[in-house]
Amino acid sequence: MRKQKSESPSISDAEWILMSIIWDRKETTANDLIEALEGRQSWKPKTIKTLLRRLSDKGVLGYEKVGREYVFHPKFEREEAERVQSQSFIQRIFDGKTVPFVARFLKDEKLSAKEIKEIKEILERKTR
Amino acid sequence: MRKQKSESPSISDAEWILMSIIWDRKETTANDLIEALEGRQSWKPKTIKTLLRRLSDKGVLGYEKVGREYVFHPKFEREEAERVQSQSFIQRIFDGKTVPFVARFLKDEKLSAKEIKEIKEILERKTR
DNA sequence: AATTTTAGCTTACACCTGTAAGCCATACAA
DNA sequence: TTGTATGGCTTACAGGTGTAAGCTAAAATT
Repeated sequence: MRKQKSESPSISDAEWILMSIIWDRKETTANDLIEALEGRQSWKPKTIKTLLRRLSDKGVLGYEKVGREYVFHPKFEREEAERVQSQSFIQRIFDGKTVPFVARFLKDEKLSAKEIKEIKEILERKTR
Repeated sequence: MRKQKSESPSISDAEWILMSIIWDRKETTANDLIEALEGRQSWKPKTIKTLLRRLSDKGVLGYEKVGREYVFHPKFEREEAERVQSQSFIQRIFDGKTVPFVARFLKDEKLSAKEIKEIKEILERKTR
């Protein structure tokens, strides 16, 4: 088994909400985020700052000082983080067994014909 | 949207390991579990008891007293719990978007031809 | 220049989780 | 019957998480 280059640290629920926005924008300041979350998340600005600090403590975010504020940027790609999370989720809940997981999941889910087609195409591509 | 009959409470990592075994056996005592986990998990018996207590506090397990010990049984079906967990995971990480999730997941995963076929069949069944 | 605002830094605090140890009454062994 | 082992019940305790408030120095405003 290939060892993860740099162990991507765990990202909590609240933190993930922030990260999601930061990945979309490539980089952001605390104030960008405060504005972006207005209405969607009833967090006080201080809360957002705390979360940002924790994310950089953990090494999920890096930053440069610009003027008197920090501009944060992700130190991991979203895909990598998603992969790590997915992996550990499936490990946890489905004992690492992929197919049962996907099976259960697809069975429950209402999918449009188009979505079904998309997934099939991915599978085709894997076959070839 | 159909409301969940009884909100299935959150189950932590350690707890899930126990639940997994309990679901397999339908019911168990603390000692069954202690034995079952021997070698696999280096938990002291007391730890397992604590986890069991928490699980019944949360309403994930019920029990009857038999002699002087408790026989625990799950109050939710595994499938329901899996569904709840999967749903909230995908909500969290993929903003509820199914296809991106399955896509990412299948792309990363090494799947055997047989597994691919299985998944395709599930999709077929949904189409019809 | 004096004052107000604001950025980050420090501290807070309760709840959940992982991981148990201690206590106490009762069932079992001698 | 009198220990002793063993259930469950109570307590512990540190680290992570959600959710901030207070403090301080520097920037912005008047």
